[in-house]
Amino acid sequence: MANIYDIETYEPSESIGYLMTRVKVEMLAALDRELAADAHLSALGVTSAQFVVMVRLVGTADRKSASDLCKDLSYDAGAMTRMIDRLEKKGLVRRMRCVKDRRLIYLEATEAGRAAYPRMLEISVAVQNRFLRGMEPQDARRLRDYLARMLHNAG
Amino acid sequence: MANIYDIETYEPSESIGYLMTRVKVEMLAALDRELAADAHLSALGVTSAQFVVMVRLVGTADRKSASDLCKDLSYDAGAMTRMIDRLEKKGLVRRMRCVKDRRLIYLEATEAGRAAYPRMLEISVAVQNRFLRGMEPQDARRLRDYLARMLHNAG
DNA sequence: CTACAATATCAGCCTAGGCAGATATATGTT
DNA sequence: AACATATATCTGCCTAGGCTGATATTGTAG
Repeated sequence: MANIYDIETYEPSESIGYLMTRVKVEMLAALDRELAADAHLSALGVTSAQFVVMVRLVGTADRKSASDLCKDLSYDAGAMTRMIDRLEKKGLVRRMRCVKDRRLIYLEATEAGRAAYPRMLEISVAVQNRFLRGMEPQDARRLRDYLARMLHNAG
Repeated sequence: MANIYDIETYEPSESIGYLMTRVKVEMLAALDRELAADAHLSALGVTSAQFVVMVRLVGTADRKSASDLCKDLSYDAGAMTRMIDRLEKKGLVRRMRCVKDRRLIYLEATEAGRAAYPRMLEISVAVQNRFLRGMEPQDARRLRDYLARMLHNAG
C-alpha cells in the first residue's frame, strides 16, 4: 500500500493535517462568534463545544450517557462532567441516574434545551454551508467520505 | 449558489464539521503519543502544538516573526508568547529583535532545534500516512484542495 | 513636529481540556 | 460469598489557549 507523503517531498503548508487543523479552528471560531452574536442565544452563552454536546442529545435518537458522549466526541471524561455541569446550570440539560446500572447517568435535554436547539442548528448549518461554498454536492460527499475513512483509520 | 446542507435533512453525525473536528482531535492525539514515545524526542517533551511551530520555523524558507506565526496558525498572540517561552526554554528556538522594526521579534531554530526536527517530521508524516491509508494520491489531492477551499472560504 | 492610529509583544486573568486518583457500581472468577 | 477486574462518574491538579489591557515602536495625518 503506497504512502501518500514521503519526507523528501513533504510540503507542510499543503499537508492535510495542517489544513484540517486550521479549518477546524476557523470553523469553530466562526460558530462561536455567531452563537454569541445571536439575539436569542447570547443570553444562554452557548459555546460551540456546548452546542456539539446538545446535538448529540437532541439531534440523535437514542438515549445517551456521559460516557457515550465521550466516545462520540473523543472527549475527556473529567472534562465531560464539568461540561454537563455547565449545561445543567444553564438549564439546557438534565442528569438522570439509570436504575438498571447505577453507575450510568443518562442525559436529557430540558424543554429549554429543546427550544433553543433549532436556532443553534440553523447557525451551525449556515456556518458549514459558508465554508463549503462553491462545492458541488458530489464534492461534499467525497469530502465526507474521506474524513470518515480517516476517522476509521484512527482506530 | 446551492447550499450543501439544509436543516430538514441535516445529519449531524455525518456532517463535515463534526467529522473534521473528530479527525483533527484523533490526529493530534496520535502525534502527541508518538512524539512522547520516541526515544530521542521524549527528553525534550515536544508536543504536537510545539512541533507545528517548529515546522513553520525550520520547514519553511522565510524568516518568521511571532505575529507571522499567529497568522499562519490561527493562533492567539498571548498564547504564542508563552509557546515561544517554552520552546526557548527547551533550547529549540531563539528570539532575535529586529533592528529595522524594533517591535518585531524574529524567531530562529537553534542547532538543537534543527537537529531534532527531522525525526519530528518523520513521525508527523508517518501519522498522516496512517490516517490516509487506503487513499490514492488523487484522493489526497482532492482532499487537500477541498480543505484549502474551505480555508479560503473562512475569509 | 505633534497627535493619533496601527502594530507587535507581553502579562494577568479566566476558561476549559487532559490526566491521575478516588469512589461507587457492576461483572466475572474461584 | 469473596475477590479481583472493569466501568462510570467525579474531583483536584496542571497545562494551555482566548481575551483584555499595558507598553514600546512605527506609520500617518495635519
